[in-house]
Amino acid sequence: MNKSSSEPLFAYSSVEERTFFVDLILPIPVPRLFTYRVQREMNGLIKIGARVIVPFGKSRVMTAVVASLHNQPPQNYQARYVLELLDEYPLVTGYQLQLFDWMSTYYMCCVGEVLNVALPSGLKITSQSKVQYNPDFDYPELLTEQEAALIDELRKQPALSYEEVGRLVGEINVPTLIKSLVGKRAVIVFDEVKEKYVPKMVRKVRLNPRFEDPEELVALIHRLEKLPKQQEVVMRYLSHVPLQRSPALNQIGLDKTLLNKDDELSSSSLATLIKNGVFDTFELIQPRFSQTFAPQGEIKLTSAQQAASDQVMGHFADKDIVLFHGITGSGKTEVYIDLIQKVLAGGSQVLYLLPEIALTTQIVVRLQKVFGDKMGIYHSKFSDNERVEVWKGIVSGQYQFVVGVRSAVFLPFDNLGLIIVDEEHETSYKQHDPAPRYHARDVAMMMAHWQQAKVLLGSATPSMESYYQAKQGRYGLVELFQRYGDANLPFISLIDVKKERHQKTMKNEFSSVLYQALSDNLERGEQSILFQNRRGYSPYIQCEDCEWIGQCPNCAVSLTYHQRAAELRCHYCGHKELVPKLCPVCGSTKVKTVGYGTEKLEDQLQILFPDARIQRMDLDTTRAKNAYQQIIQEFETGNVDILVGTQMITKGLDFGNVSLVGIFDADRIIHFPEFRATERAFQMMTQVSGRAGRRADRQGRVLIQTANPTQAVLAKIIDNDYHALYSDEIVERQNFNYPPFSRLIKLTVRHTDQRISKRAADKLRLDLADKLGDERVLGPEEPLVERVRNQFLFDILIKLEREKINFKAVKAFIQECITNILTDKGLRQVSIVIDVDCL
DNA sequence: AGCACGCCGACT
DNA sequence: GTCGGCGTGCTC
Repeated sequence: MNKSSSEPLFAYSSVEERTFFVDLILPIPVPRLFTYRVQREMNGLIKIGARVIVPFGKSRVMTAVVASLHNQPPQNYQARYVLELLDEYPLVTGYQLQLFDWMSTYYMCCVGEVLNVALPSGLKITSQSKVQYNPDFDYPELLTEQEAALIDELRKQPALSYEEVGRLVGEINVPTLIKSLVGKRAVIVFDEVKEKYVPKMVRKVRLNPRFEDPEELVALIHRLEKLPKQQEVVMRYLSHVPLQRSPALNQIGLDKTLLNKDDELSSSSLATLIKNGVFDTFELIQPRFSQTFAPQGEIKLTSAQQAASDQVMGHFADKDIVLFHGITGSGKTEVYIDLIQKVLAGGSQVLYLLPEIALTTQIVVRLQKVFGDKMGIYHSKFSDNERVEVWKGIVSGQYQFVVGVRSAVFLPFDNLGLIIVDEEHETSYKQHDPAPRYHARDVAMMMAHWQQAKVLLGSATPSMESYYQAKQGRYGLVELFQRYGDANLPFISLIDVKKERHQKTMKNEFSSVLYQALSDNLERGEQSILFQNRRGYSPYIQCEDCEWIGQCPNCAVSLTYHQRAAELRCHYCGHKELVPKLCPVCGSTKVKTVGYGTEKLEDQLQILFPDARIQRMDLDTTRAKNAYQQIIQEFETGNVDILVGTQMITKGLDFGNVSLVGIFDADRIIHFPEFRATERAFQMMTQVSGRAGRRADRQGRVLIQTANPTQAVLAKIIDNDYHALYSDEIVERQNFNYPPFSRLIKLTVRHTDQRISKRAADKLRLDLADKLGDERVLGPEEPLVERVRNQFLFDILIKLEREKINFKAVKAFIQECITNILTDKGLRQVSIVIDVDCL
């Protein structure tokens, strides 16, 4: 039966007949590669970086990427065969493989985990098991009633997936049922492997080629004289495709939808014409970004921008990385465009990274105007197929330039000349949740280094890390302090809410000053933005009689009250519950909301300014696919007077008519319990302030509500004095040995039993401190929220000075300590999350 | 990760 | 007596 096993052994000894093996990266969190055999007929075809399909374990089929080819059979086991080769040409470049490898060591995770986030899921493969009736089956008496019914159904159909079987038999255990049937040899199970990526097709029509002859065409039109509807369809086609001028245009044809768009009559006429052979139909793969933008002319740089661009180029002569510090509104984008054009003209590729939220906005439109459809966009709100198209477009050379989010650092560039990391300080560049917990800025630098590309970091408020490197001379530094078109910097003032509360001049959360400013703005028909970095109605509800507070059953946080949805929600695990009418503890009716979020502000505003058009923008209002852009557009067109929002309103929005920005709860931002709090506060408030007065004709106003106007950061924010912030903050960092003077690695121990969690964390700390020393290992400490999804957490922070440390050895040691915990009988069920360079 | 194997409780 | 819970270990 098995042909290969009956082949004589000596057949293999003939000259070049070596059996090849491949080492594969599988998209699973197992810290090693897997060796497979390659069928002889695949020998010359399989290449490093190509995808293959392989059997894995007892019942799985997976896509993997070839990491290496060799001919050393494994020592202790029999390698299995590669089932299929998916790519004739490598889909993953050598640089990417190098990157995967580097990331897995640097961020202490498995290559498989890296592969998992690197590859858009459209390039992975789903294997679906299908069930088929076994035609040789002849013992129906063995079957239960239910099985017999299913077999009857299966006889009528070619093959069913598990889900389809499930639908047929109802809510029962499908795998068990099928297993039983397989045992009785009534059915056969097989795997159908299919690519998830489906190219988008357009249905097109064109005239039958014989009508490309003008005489035939004229004759046709005459013939249709008595069939006016059909004639009209032909005429409409000709108006879109002027055959008279060039018969060749017929080959390109016309979208079918364009011919029968408005009425059913024309579509039935078209159908007749197709049936009679007047029109031919055909299908074409449509590139997804084909809005054929004609690149629109040159952009004009101001002299300051031109100077900045020249300085950047100058630094690139001897520095690989340049930090571009340009205040908000200084027009950094134009400088980027100038540089991108230069690099593209030199024949190299360019990657432009933006934080998630900033990417949906005007910047992309602006870039698209300049670069047209030569520019790829890589964004998580795009469908997977679109991501695959960008990936393939880079491999094929269609895209030389891509704008993208964090994960765009994984794209298969092989000739990068420049990577721009815009809003370099943004924390969303750091991936938090699934491993690899990478920082896209740092990964980009690594990639650039290998490809000898330059990196440009841009920010109005650079991270301490980057600015320090620049000051040390490791990065080039270019600073631009002039606002574009001479727009004035906004005038920032502080409002003492403590005083106002005392004087009883507050209207709910609004100080009289802010209230007055808002109402003036409304009168003038100018727009305002209000910033409160907290969504929901209020952060918690409390019983006034017994002080009970609504808590999440799974996490150690209070539940946020969402009035619109009339429910309490946990912002950590997503738990939802109804709002209790009475206090669940004492039965009191005095359950009150405490504190305020965007939803409450929106509410209060509506009461204070009944005629104002108010829009809220936060996670809750932007969940739907295009909601974000819709809100922005509404605001841009002036259909909204006041925009209330969280973080997301701070990013790169550029509105001409905003002359007032109000910031709530500055104190909570400043006193966030974290060593970066001051830096964050400065960045956040400066960023929002930048939304005000982006025009030359008037100065914008920013009002910050605080209970303590004397706080040092506030003065720096008012003066827009980044340098003062830097020089004060860097001293703090040095004193307490925080980044950029050290590197941090955070280990989080998790378990459902708090005692086990604590024991594991204590032991881990002890093991680590044994070699690293007490001063380098901090904790274990309960994080701010010590319980999430019913798991108890403990953090251990490892602080490593930058000089004289062998990081590789230290990481190996940390890994060893973790393995040590995970092999301990009593503690092995804990999970330990490693976060290198945690923020 | 996912899946099979294996060893203990509450049900027909 | 079985079904099914999830602890443990392995996957080339």
